[in-house]
This record gives sequence, structure tokens and C-alpha cells, in this order.
Amino acid sequence: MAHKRNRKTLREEIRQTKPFASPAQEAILGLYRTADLLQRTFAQIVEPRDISLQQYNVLRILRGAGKQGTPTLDIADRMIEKTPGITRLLDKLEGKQLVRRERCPDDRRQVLCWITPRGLQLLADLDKPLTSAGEKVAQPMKPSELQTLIALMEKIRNHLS
Amino acid sequence: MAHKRNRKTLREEIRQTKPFASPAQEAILGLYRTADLLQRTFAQIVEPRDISLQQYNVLRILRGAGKQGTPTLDIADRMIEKTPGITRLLDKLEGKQLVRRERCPDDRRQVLCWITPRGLQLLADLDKPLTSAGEKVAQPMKPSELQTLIALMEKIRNHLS
DNA sequence: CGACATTAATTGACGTGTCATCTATCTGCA
DNA sequence: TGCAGATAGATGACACGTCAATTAATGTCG
Repeated sequence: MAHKRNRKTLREEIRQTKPFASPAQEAILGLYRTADLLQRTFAQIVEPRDISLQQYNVLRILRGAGKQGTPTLDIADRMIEKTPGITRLLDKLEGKQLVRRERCPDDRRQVLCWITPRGLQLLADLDKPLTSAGEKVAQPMKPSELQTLIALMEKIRNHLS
Repeated sequence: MAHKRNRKTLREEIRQTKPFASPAQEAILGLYRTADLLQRTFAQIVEPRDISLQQYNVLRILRGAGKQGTPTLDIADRMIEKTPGITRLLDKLEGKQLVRRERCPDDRRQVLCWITPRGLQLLADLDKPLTSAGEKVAQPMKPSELQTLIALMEKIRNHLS
């Protein structure tokens, strides 16, 4: 009856009696855990500068778009995220003066977005730590394995959509 | 000046001019997108029964633990999630009478959790659709590719932690 | 025994993701 | 012209993850 709390032992018991129902499940769970770990890893790099990973992604998109200004929904399209979230991300980025917004004169439904010089500077500061973190992630894999990974991910996504 | 909204065209332009900075980035982004797509896929199966994917995972853990009752933090340990979230997930599951909680008499700091018969029934109903969705995910891969994927995920996680 | 640290779990606060709904604007066609 | 429908985006409501702080119980060591 008494339940001695011993997480590792308990976990190992379960692992032993019921490892994985199938390779498919193991792969899916592993993929999910890995993605989560990566997310945390990169978030840790970005958060000291007081932006979230999603906010960072918005800035990246705006930097990529250049001077022409990007409508809100174009940003949402390129993120995995839905529209309402983007609006509020942009609200915060505008508050931090990393983004500038302006209603498009030719189509007043649209709101065009630009990254500010301050935003560009922030991105420039983060470029090196982030790419080197990315390299660290890839490091344990041979180039051929990296290609395999890319191909497998694409295969899964294509098959599901 | 005029910005004709045309998402696909815009996206393709960007793809062409700036595909990916490196294979490492491509792999990481692909992994992330894939995990997200999987999450959505499974969530869609589970949500018609009025539980979230996380709530489902809690129920799975409790079913696996059997009759002996599982302390709250043991559940948290086996999810990727932190403790406070688990408490509130359990609150909701208890509200739906899918989970029963009771303070452990031998260590009154702990709260033991069990899945109810109703919870077991819910899981039983979801088992088939979920495993078949999992098989569909794995379907485009050969068994050897599936093993490769599992191994790569593990390699990445081990290297980061 | 008694002060102090540790552990289990909860609560509050905040950021974010998502859905449904709403407003403003534009487009097309009668 | 004018009205129906589509489109861009914002807003409100709610779920979830996460952090910091809190409560309650247990453990420890002088």
C-alpha cells in the first residue's frame, strides 16, 4: 500500500514491462520529445533578450521580406500559427519598438509590417548564438544522416497532408 | 508600392531567393513542422471526446500504472510538462470523472491518482483510431527507415542533454 | 527535541495558441 | 449604383505551459 516515491525506479519498471507498443509509436514519441527539446534549447538563447521564439520568428520573416512591408496574414502564413496569435505578437513587438505597422493605403484592410533598425540589431546579435546552436544539434549526425532526416520529415508531412 | 496579397507567390519567391541557410537549419525546421503537424493530427482525433492531447496522455499514464495509484509528480515526470500544469490537468479530468484523487495516508504530502472506469472506457474507445493514425504516419517509411528515424531522434536528444 | 532544509502539491500571474465572432474594407455582378 | 459575399485583421474567451511564491508534510542533524 505504502507508495515510496521513487521516480526513476517507477519509470524503469514501466519501461521494462511496456516499452513501446510499436516502432511507429516509438518514432512519433521520439520525434515529439526531440522537437520539444529543440524548442526549449533555442528559446533559452532568445529569451534573455526579452523576446519569445515566436517573436523571433516574426522578426526573421520581416527581415527576410526587406523594405517592402509585409501584410499581417503573410506573416501568419509563414508561421505554423493562426492569425489572432500573430496580431498579438505584433502588438508586443511594436511595443518594444522592434516592429513598425502601418495601414496599407492601397487596400485599407491590410496592415503592413516592417522590422525597425532596433529589431535588425537584435537579430544581428542573435544570429551567431543561434546558428551555432543549430550546428550543435546537427553535429552528432553525418551529413548523409542529416539529409536522411530532412527527407524523412518531408515524407511524413507530405503523406499526412 | 501596391502590395498585391498573394501568399503562395510570395512564399515561393522567398523560397527561391533564400531556401535554407544550412542543412542543419532545414532539418531543425522540418522536424519542428513535422512534430507540429503530428500534434494537430492526433489532437483532432482526441478532441471530439472533449479531452486535450495532454489530458489523454495523463489518462494513458494512469492506465499503465494500474491499481496502485500514481502520485501527481510521477505523472509530471513522465510528461514533458512541469508540475503546475499537471495539477490543473488533473483538476479537469477529475471534474469529468475520468480520474479519482486521494491523499496518500502514508505520506500525506502526496496525492495519489487513479483512472476511473469511465476513463478506461474513453481510452478504449480511442485506442483504435489513434494507433491507426500512428500507423498511417509510419506508413510512408520502410521499417528500416523507421528505425533510422528513432535512432536519429535519440542521438540528437542525447547530444543535447 | 527543535530549528532548518527538503519534498509534494497547489495557487497566482503572465505569455501564448486557438476558436468563434466581429468590423472594416474591397470585389463582383446584377 | 448598390448589395452580397469575400477578405484582412482585431477582439474576447478559454486552454495550456511556465515561473515564482506558498502551504503542508516529512526528514535531518545538532
